[in-house]
Amino acid sequence: MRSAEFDKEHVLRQAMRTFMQYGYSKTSMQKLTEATGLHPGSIYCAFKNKKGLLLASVEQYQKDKNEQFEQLFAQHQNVRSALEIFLQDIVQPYASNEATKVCLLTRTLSEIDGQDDEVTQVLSNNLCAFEQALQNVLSKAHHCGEIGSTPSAKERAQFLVMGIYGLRTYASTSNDQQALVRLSKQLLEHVLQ
Amino acid sequence: MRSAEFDKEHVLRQAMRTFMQYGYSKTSMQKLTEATGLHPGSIYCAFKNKKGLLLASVEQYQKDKNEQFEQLFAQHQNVRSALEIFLQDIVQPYASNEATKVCLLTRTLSEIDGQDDEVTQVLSNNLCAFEQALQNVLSKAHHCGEIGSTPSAKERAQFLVMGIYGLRTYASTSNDQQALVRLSKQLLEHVLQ
DNA sequence: GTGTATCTTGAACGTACATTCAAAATTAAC
DNA sequence: GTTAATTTTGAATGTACGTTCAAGATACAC
Repeated sequence: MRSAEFDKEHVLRQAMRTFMQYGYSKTSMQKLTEATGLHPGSIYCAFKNKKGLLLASVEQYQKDKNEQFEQLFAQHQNVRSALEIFLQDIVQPYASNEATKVCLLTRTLSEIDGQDDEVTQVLSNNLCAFEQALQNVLSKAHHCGEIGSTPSAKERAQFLVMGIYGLRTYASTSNDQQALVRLSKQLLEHVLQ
Repeated sequence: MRSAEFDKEHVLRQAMRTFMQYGYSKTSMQKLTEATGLHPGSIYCAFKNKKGLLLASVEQYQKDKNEQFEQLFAQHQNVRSALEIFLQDIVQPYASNEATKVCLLTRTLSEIDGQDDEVTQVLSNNLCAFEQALQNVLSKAHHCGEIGSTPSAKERAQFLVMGIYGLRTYASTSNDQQALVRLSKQLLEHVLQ
């Protein structure tokens, strides 16, 4: 017997950071060995191959993001102020030069689209779950009397998700941080109106 | 003397279609030779290298899109009905299985981000010009009395561009064509309100 | 018709990549 | 301390890629 020596969560976080920074195909195994500190053989032993490491990273990513999400909305009484911070956290990184700007899910989906059904499916499911989480939150906001019944929580969630995708793409084309902040506020107003 | 034998516009349209379908790095020179009918040497003679062909394709893409845009807005008296068709044309392809779904500019920018300053600059400039074109149209709408003066044409254009980016990304994650149509209408109402 | 400049052809080259594997190192059990 | 099981190591492998180039084909000028 002998157990693995590396910290799996740490390895996956380093891997996801690398995938986010370079994209899937431009993330070479060499970059991954450097980022994770693991040798090729260890990666293949633990995750089967590069795609396996991506899928494991995606899983970890979703787990981390979910925890953040739950925590944020548990901390706030009203949905509006939680969503304000949520959107702010999305826009914020674009002011600095962090590698964590982009969303691993959408970035990878855009790159892989139509080339690998398994990965596409996993990413779609995760993004779908994200929309569902937002819908639940908006549903709660309705029951708390924060927002009306039309548009429905589902329709509001869809518009919000679309807006978030748009915000991220817009941010990658522009350095106008003020505009980003304005757009995110405008988006929130529209969704909660 | 001897002039080139291929139709440059046709070659570039085939190339851009391939880049859109597979993304830049997954578009091999072999795929490009098959798509364009040109041999490797001819491509390198005419466009220097793969990146040169991408840049030429982007230029052609922007030229084509611009002509469509000008024509569409010249055909309609009021801006609203032109924008309705414009958004419809964006959402439409996602119902079918066309390779022309995605935007060559945003797809390539997302993939190449931070890896090639020249390409990034060209793509950013083109996307900026796209926003400016929308701003001009919205400015015209204001002068024609279709919309008010606040938010400004610039702010409206930014929100619309964000929405279009979001629509495209959302479309790549969902098969709900009805939702897409609803989102595009909701977006337009918000922008023209 | 001849010459010449230019384009076309596609095989060949070097490189970078994902992956494999056998040997070495490490751990845990008894 | 010895053994057995598992992981770590990193060089080696095969493949796919972007690119080059020299030979051949073609069109124009005179």
